[in-house]
Amino acid sequence: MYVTIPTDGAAAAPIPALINAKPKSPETHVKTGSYLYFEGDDVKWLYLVKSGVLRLTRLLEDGRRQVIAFGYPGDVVGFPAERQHHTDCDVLIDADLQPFSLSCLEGNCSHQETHRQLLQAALREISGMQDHFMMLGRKSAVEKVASFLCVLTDRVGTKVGNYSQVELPMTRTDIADFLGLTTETVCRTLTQMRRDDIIAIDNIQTIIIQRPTVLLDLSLGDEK
Amino acid sequence: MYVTIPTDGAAAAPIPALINAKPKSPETHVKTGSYLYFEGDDVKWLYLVKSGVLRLTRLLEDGRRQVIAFGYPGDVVGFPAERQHHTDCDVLIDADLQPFSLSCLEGNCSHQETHRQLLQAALREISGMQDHFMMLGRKSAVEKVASFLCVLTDRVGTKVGNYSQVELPMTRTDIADFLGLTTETVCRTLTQMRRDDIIAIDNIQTIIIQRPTVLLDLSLGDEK
DNA sequence: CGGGTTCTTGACTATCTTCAACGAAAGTGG
DNA sequence: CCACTTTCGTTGAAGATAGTCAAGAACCCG
Repeated sequence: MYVTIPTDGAAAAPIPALINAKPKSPETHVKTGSYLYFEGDDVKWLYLVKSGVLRLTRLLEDGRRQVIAFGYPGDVVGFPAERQHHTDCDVLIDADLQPFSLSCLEGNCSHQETHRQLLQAALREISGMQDHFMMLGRKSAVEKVASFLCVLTDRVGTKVGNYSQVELPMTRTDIADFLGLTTETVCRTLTQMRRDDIIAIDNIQTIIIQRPTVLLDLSLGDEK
Repeated sequence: MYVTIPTDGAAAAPIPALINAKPKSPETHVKTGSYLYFEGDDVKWLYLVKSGVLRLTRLLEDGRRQVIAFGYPGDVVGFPAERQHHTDCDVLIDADLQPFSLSCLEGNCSHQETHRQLLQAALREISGMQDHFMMLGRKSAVEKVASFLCVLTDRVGTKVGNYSQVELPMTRTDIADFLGLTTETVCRTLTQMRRDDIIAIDNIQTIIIQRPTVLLDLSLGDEK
């Protein structure tokens, strides 16, 4: 999942046709805290996330970290470069994964349609990352956090009465490392939104969107 | 071209095997200032850059701009999402391009090897963008500018006597919009590097790398 | 040569980070 | 089950980095 240019919520996440592809191997279940792969590992499989949440990270020697993406249902993770993984990937929420062999991405498998769908997933990945560039390079802290909440709500929010609600399975530090901010800035930004009654923080992991249009405006950088 | 984690210069840019692929259409020549495509255009072709420099940009309604990438020889530009372009692309330096039809990327062409190479190019793209995330999200202004110069020098620098030299066909504003900075910050950073005798600015477009190891250290965030 | 763009520099400011402290939550072991 | 430890989240104060605004210099192009 990347922070794409947010919409008014009308556009739901596209469900990849991949989900209908004939799998070549059985579904995998992975537990919170376990690692799927590490940077430098040889790529053997790509994974379509069917449920749960994954976290893709990259580390610098000095300890600085970037969360590259979160893997939500519908996302495909594990695209290789030079046949190797370039991020670590671990599990935030118990997940069901549909593995696809690397050779299938590369076209050396019998099921041609799956190959095509994996390619489409790679192209969606590129496009999503381009949007994310704009967010990392050009948006303010408020815009980043607001955009993040908008995208998450669109993808995995639930309606509760009049309000939308969204779960944050990742820590504040994860969000900060995803958006190019510090933990403190993410905290303060959420607090300010709470004070402005734009959101409510039910428990630490649960955000209620009280004024979605205001949040959307914030994400777009509309003044005040 | 993305700002990947810089190396000591030993690793040259990988020359894609694509360059040997049998083209299905003749080479195209494009002039400085012309546009290859705009955001929203239907994708008909991908282009392998054989010479020259392209610029890929994305605009926000309020005028903020992100330079998504520069297209240098060896790069492939024009990967679609939903069969549409998601950036504008124009020409900074007269370029020779090798077009490949969209259907070839999608596997509907006779030349299977070209299809494979285009897919590999897309995967390299994803990996390069992941590195760029780290740069946009977690690096300081000095580190960004130093990284940028390192990568450019590695890819297209020329040796002149004891020093490396690199041409900057893009404006300072382009560099700023690529790195998530302002023009002024890019300027000041270059000036400081010049004062520290790390680089020399021959003319506005030509940078001479006088102390490459210091520049590399700066790009990695080593203190002082 | 002249007008427009791009680059550079300075002064000032705002945003975000850093450092520090504390409370809440969650995990651990007796 | 409860004390203990550790991690995570929140808030404040102070500071640094990069942005904004403004002006002049350099460069480019017809």
